[in-house]
Amino acid sequence: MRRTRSLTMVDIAKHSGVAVSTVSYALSGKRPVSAETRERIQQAMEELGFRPHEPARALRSRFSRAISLFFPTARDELQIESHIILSGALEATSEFDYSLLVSTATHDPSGIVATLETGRADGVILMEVRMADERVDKLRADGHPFSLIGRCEDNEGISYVDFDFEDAVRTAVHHLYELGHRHVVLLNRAPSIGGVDYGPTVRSQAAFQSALKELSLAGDHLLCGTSGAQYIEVLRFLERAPTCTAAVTLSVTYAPLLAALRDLGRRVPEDFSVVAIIASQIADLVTPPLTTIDMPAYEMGRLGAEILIRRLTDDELPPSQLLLRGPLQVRSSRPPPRRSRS
Amino acid sequence: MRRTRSLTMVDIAKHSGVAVSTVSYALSGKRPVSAETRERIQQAMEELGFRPHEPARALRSRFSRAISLFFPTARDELQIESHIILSGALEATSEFDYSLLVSTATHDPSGIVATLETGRADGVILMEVRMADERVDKLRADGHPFSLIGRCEDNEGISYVDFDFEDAVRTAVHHLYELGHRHVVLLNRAPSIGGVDYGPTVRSQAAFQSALKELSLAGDHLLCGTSGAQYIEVLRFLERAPTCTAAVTLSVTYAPLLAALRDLGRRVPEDFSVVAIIASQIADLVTPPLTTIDMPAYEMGRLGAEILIRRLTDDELPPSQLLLRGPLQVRSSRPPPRRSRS
DNA sequence: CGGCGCTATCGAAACGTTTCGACTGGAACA
DNA sequence: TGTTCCAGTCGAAACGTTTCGATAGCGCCG
Repeated sequence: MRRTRSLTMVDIAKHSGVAVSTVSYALSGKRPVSAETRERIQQAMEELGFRPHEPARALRSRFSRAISLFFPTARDELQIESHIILSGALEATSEFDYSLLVSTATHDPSGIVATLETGRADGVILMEVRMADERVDKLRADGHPFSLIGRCEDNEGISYVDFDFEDAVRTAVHHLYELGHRHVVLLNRAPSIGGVDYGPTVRSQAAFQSALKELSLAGDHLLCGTSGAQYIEVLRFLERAPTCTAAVTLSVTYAPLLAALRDLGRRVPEDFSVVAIIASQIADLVTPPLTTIDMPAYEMGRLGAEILIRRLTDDELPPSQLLLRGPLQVRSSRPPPRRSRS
Repeated sequence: MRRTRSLTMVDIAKHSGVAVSTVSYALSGKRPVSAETRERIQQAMEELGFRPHEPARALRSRFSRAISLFFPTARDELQIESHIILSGALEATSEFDYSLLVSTATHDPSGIVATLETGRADGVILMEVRMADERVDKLRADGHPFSLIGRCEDNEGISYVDFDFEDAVRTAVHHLYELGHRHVVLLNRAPSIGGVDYGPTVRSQAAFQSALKELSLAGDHLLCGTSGAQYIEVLRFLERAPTCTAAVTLSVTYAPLLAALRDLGRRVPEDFSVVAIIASQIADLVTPPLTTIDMPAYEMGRLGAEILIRRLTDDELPPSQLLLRGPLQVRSSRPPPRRSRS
């Protein structure tokens, strides 16, 4: 079966009595082809079941019509948001009739540049972007097309989609303040994810500190992985800080928190309130239903791919910079328990 | 910058004073090249920063060195296992120095065949396989290389990696039986995922029924999505069946169950035991810690890609059929509460 | 010392597209 | 009636590899 030489445009051309170039033009529309001829060609293609050979196209035209998403892969720690972003990117990519290549993200830029320079992809999407990111510097310096899920400190000329973590944290803290909480903890992602300079971590912390100051609140900041052991740390903290009645959690850091609270016999939301900054698809799985600020991960993936592809197809297009916000959905946050103030 | 004509083997050949074909052979090793010449070529390549052009390679050699994973995409319902599987496949793919293309899974086979016939990928991985799956039939009929995450009814000549859901369900039910439970419910995935004929669903149900019979247990079978509304159904069931003290859950169906139990004031595990058949990465996020049977999703993805690529590189290799089992990890399952038997 | 079999190399022909320049025949214009 | 223009088509030259057949040089055997 498979060893039958596959059909080429030459076959289609012969079968419909035109030149190969005419077949090509009929397919691409880059030059006019009479309705009658196009019809004949189309019919021949369907009859014979022709599919243009992609590598040949790519070789000649210098465009692969593919983009590559550099994906942070980790065997054990689940980066759920990244996965949802990937789904979104996949949707957009296939809508634009592009292919999506997924590559393993590395810290250094050489693999990324290789993907571009070998002609495997026309552009790349980067995730887990740091405030200062050498991958970005390199791509920018070389003039390669790319877009970011996330953003750097300096985003001059760069296309990105990011979630406004600063706004989210501010909103969360204000919400808790208004409920009456006076001591709040921020569970931020550990540097094992994205590194020390990881944008969301840095920005969340800054926004947290400034909100505390503004509202004259007591607050603590915990860096927190999701591995089982990490929950001990949270537990210790809660024991040490009995006045702390609420938390803002980023991504899946809600998990060790809920585990620790349960082991301390503190109920959510009666004894402790949580605002989780997290994608809705994950929040839906959590019991009790948490108050959340929805991080629209799917949309971010969609847009990240879209703004990249648009720029690929239109040289003139200026970079898009999108900063998304998520709604606060109040579910199980409550005023703090009345304490015996004696 | 980017408009500088990129380097080709011709440049390398000139620069090191050999023929283009020699450069190619030095790179591929398909014919002997003297150590000295190879050295010179290598040096030239590094000096100039040469990267072979992938589409050209693919065009001439008829191999893209890419595989495509057909990924079931859904905006709202999170198919977490699929994502973990993808990660695993990515790891294996990059280890073998292949590229991973991700495409949106469709019910009909034409898109899959297109990916192969346009030369974008050398083989494909299919997920969410049904007992009778027309995609599989088509690929097999056409003699295309592929592997399955999952399996069909008839797997003659097919490479697959599957999880042994039958064993897992049997193990789970026996575990609960031994703890003393006498009425158990199986929360199976709704047909919105994978369709009516979805392998894991069908096999789990069959194994459940046979375990019930074997142990003379009362049992119920619920098809259960993860959307918020679905939890009502679970709640209704629990109210209707007060003697039911334990559940076996597949994938994320634990979520509506935990929510319903909480709203009924029934504690896990004191009042109700759960055995979740689920990937450990997800189980780690759940409070209370559930007794699980670990579905090794990452490993499945790894192996699925590996057995496909191995067959691609070695025509003689017979298909691999792997059926994985997961360990039972007892965490929060308990004997049923003593009921007033009056 | 003629011939054989290696190893290492070369040149040229693919692979299946896209794209460029050139060429038609007829419509539109003066 | 001649010129200009345009839609539609053709042929051929790329694109950057891989691969095939040929050959040069060399050691070795008989």
